[in-house]
Amino acid sequence: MLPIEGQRHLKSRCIMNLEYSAQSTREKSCPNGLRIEAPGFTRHVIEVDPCYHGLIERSTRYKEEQVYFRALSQRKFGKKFQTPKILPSPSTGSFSLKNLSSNIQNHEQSIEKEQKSFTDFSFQQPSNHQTEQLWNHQKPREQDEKTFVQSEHPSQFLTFSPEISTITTDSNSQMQSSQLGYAGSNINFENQSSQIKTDDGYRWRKYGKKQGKGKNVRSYYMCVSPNCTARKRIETNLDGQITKIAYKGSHNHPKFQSTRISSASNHLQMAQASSNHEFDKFYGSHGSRQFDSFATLENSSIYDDLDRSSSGRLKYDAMPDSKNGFISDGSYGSSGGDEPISIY
DNA sequence: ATAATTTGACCCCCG
DNA sequence: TCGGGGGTCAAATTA
Ligand SMILES: [Zn+2]
Repeated sequence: MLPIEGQRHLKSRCIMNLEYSAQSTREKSCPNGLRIEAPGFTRHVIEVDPCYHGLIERSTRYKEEQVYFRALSQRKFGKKFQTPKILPSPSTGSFSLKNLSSNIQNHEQSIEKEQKSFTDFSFQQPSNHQTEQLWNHQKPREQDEKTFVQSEHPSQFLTFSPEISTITTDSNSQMQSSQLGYAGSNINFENQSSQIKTDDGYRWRKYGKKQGKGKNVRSYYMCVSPNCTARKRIETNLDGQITKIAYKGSHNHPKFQSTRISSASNHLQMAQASSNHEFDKFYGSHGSRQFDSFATLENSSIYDDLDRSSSGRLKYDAMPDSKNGFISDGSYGSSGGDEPISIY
C-alpha cells in the first residue's frame, strides 16, 4: 500500500522542516503568514519571506515532527493545477536534500526518509520565551525524541529564508514521512484497528480528523448507510490507542455489516448483518453489548431537522447530556481521555 | 469505475 | 474582530 519509489504520482510539495512545529495542531493562513496552532502554545505566526508572498498560502498539517507547507494553493491556481511545481525558488534554486540536511540537522531520520528534497527554511527566533516549554515535554514517544530535537529554536516567529526547493516527491515521500513515522512509533493504524475493536455493527466512513489540544486526536465517522446521519467520534491518544468513543444521532436502519470483509473475527455481526431485510427486529433486538448507549440516543429526536446553525454545518438538536452532540459511550471509560481504554 | 480516506478549508460558537 | 476550538465539507487521493 505504501507507494514505492518511482511510482507514478509525482507531487511537488514544498516541505519545510520546522522543528518546533512538532506538536502543532493545525495551521491557518492569515494575512501575515501562516498561523500555527499548537496545543499549549500561543499562536505562532510564521512570517513569510517576501519572495514568497503569494506563493505560500497555507500550510498543511504536521506529520510527525514536521510541518509541511505547500507553496501554491490550488485555489489560487485552479484545482487542475494542483501540482505545484514548487516554483524554483525565487532566490535559490532547487536543491537536493543534501543541502538541507546540512541545515537541518537533527532530523536525520526524517531526512533519510525523505530522500526527496524538501525545503528547509531556517528560522530565526526573534523572541522566544515561553515557547519552548512546550517543546520539551510533550515529545510524545520515543521515536520522536530521537527524531527530533527541537530544542534550540523554538521560536515564535519563523521566517522563511528559503532555500527553496523543488520538490518532486513521488509518493513515496509521503509515505515515508507520514506513514513510516507512525509505523515506527509502535502503533500504526492497522494495529490499532486490529487489536482494538471498535466495531459496533455499523459501517462508518471517516469524514474528518482533528487533533485536539494536548494529546488526543479525534476522528469523525459517519454511518455509510444512505440517509443515515449517525456519527461516531473516536478519540485516540498519542499512541493511537482509543480513549473514547462517542456517538451522535441514531441510525435509521438495522445493523448491516455485510460488506465487512469476512474476517474471522466478525462473526456475530455477520449474523446480524445478514438480516438486513428485517427492519423490525432491528429495533427490537439490536442491543448488542456495550453500545447500548445508542439506545438512549435513538429515542431522542436529534436529527429531526438538520438545520445548520452550530458546529460545522449541520446542526443537531442539543441532546441532553451530550457534549457537542456526541454522546460518549459510557462503557469506554470516558475517563478524562488519557487512558487507553480497553474495548471489548 | 467505484468506494473509502485524507486533509486543507470552512463554519460556528465563544471569550 | 480576532483568535481558540470543535466539528464538518468536499476535492483530491487512494485503495
Ligand atoms: Zn446508520
